[in-house]
Amino acid sequence: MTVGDRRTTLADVAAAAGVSVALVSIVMRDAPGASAATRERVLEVARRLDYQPDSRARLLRSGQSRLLGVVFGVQHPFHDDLLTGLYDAAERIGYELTLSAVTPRRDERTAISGLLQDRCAALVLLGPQIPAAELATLAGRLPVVAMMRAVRQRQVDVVRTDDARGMHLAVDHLVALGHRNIAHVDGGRWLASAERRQGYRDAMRRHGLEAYAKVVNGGFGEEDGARAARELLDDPPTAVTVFNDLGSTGLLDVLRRHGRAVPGDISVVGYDDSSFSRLAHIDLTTVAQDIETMATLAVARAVERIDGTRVAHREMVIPPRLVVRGTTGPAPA
Amino acid sequence: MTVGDRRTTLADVAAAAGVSVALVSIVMRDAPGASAATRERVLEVARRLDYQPDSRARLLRSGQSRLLGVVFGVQHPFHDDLLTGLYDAAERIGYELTLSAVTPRRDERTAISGLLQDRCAALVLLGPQIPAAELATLAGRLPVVAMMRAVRQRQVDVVRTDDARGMHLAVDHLVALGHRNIAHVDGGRWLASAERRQGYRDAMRRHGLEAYAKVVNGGFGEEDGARAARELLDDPPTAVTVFNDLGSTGLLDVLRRHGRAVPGDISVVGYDDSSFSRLAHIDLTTVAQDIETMATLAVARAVERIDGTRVAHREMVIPPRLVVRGTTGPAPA
DNA sequence: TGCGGCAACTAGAACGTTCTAGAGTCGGCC
DNA sequence: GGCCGACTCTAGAACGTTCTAGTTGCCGCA
Repeated sequence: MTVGDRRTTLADVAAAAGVSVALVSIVMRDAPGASAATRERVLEVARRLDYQPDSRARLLRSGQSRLLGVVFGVQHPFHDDLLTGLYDAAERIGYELTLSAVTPRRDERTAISGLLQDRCAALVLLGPQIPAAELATLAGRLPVVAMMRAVRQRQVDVVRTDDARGMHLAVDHLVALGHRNIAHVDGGRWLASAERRQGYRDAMRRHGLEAYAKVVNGGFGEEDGARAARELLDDPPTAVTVFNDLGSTGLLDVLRRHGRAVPGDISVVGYDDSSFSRLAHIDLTTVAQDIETMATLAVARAVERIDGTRVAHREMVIPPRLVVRGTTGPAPA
Repeated sequence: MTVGDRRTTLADVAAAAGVSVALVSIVMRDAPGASAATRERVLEVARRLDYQPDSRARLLRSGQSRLLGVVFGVQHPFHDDLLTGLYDAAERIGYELTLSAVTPRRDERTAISGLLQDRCAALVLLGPQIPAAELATLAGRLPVVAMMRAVRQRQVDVVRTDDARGMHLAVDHLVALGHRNIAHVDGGRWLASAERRQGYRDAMRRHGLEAYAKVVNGGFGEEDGARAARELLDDPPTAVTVFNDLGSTGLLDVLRRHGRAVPGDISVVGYDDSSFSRLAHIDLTTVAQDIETMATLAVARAVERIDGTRVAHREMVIPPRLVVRGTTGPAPA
């Protein structure tokens, strides 16, 4: 009740149960070395005193912390889904997660340094923006897994989506619907932009449509998509693939305001399967990353590194899948 | 480089600098008791050895952890915004934040228990769903601040939005546009639902429109809004206030699919100012909670409790504001 | 000369765990 | 009867900090 009153410790439980501190520790950890009878009794006392282990002391002593640090971005709805997957994977394997967020006013370096002080055993970074060299240095200190970003340095493990393949899926889908004049709005200087753009180009070539290939400058945000849409309206294609869902919504809005029917006149494919893309209102056909698999692999990889079997660097590239919704349809005759 | 190599500790720095561990500690904490010269020298060595303080050991020893535990929900885009504000507020006041997420498969109790083990000094819960009695018990162990939820128990501090007032703003806005036949789609069993519903009723009465007051069963999700819309189409009002933004989008979609123009035929007001409500495509008029103020107050309150001045229980109710966008317009003639 | 006081520094005990090493106790087997 | 092994349990040292209570050395002042 009083704010100042100390928390109950192993020593308190030990005293109340009339045994040694070490024994209580054994019982709490579910380690061998205690009789069933005492085990029962100690647990009872612990429950009565409302004992909660002190993870700081625990980790401090036992050296290896079963603790994974995760850096995520608050403005990324997609990261929330990933967190869910990471929690699942970590729990299955007996690890804890500790989170550190990147916000508009809290940068990645700050987020990472917080985790370092918490002495987590490894870092999982969601779409890190810091230079690859910096990632490499970091990886010299503890295992680092980068998600959704390609990193060449061999110290850093990578789990990401096969973005080229994602664009192939999108283009294949559109071609199957009879489209030939398919444009692409790219992500500008954003990280995965180059690979998606290249994937689009390859896909077009594979279908013998390089003559129609057309890339418009875009970006990360909704307004970037809107700008690209205005540019496209001069000589509109029958279909557009967009760097991400956010850009797609901007594009969709401008198209519709200019009287173009979607998908009647123009079909649109986004990227990410963001939660809002599922809204009935937007109902966007989009490329979905396999969140569950990615999360599982990232955690597994981090743990392998922690366990110290000197594993080879590996980049894990996960195939995405296409989610067909209401913004794509047959090409106009 | 090798995975197993220990991290550098105070002792390492002390040895390298030729001083005692205690002195290095003093320097690192920026505490008085070291000459400028040694201070400089020690810092230099620390930097060279890439020393990072071990927050676990630090907190373990110094008892009071300047650490606030925050429980948030991943499926709530609104919580992300709040996190941003909380980080800002905590940093201003010299506290750290440690996050624990509630996911579809990780419940609130698990999230909270994780934070308890981390021995944070206080808990900030975003829209907690657990029973009030449980919150009260928890508050017996450490300061607890509940956000966006009314709690009667006096041990628990509360920071929330004046939801009744939010509904007044919405109704006032619609009435000023000439609407009289204004319906409300509520949040079903969701927490803040009752207060918003009551706020709507009061506002209607205040305008002498109780004859038009009509509450339709809704819920938290998009499909709940869609269902409510279908129900409303039998005898459509000229305006609707909805429990939250998600429900609004479902409602909007059904209305438009049935050929109703928004805001031409029907105006719609949401609640939350979710990030997607700002999308040009949705462009929803909505009630925005004052995130920055709420975050600042929550952190301040937690710290007051920690600092132990036995403060009186206080419920802080923050006025929201109306964000007028494109889904509201003059009532049809 | 002696002493008080201050600034700079240090030794060693905490904090709450886990872990290693060993001390009892008991039953069984030669 | 003595010894071994298995099973319980315990004492005490870690872990990397912070904090308390010093110990120096030096200056100024009576």
